[in-house]
Amino acid sequence: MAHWLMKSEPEVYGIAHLDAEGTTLWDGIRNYQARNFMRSMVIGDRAFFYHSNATPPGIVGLMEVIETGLTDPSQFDSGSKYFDPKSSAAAPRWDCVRLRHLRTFGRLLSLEELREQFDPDTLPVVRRGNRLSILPVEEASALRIYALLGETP
DNA sequence: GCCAACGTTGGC
DNA sequence: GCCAACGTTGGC
Repeated sequence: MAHWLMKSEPEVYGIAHLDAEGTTLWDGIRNYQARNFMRSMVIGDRAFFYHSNATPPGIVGLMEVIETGLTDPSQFDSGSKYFDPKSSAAAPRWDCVRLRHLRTFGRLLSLEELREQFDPDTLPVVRRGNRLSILPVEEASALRIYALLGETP
């Protein structure tokens, strides 16, 4: 069981939305590196929900991967901002996973605090200028994140 | 294949 | 609003 970190802007889709819905399709990923991370996800993996473009930005909750290898439907939707004219049903470029809400943490673990605790080699999200919306989290780092939050893994 | 221009993400 | 980082695009 691996850990990941997945970013979303709270005003667009935050942990409260996921909590209300229970599960969600993590669609709209249009970066090959992030897509490839999603492709390596396995059912049962966990992902920290990270609020980006927030004040302050940080980790707010925990999700579980419940379905993998799904085709991202928004790539075919000409009305969507995620429409990709180079994509076809025969050769889709983008896929996604389904996630389930596991926990909303009692507090936000801010990027500032993460920067105090980790360097970019052990937790890439703290790297200045980092833009990747999906990142792997090493097991040791994941355990430390739980500990900092006073949560049980 | 190189590389400059451009676009996007996201912190501050 | 600015800027760092960096992926993508297109001319050559």
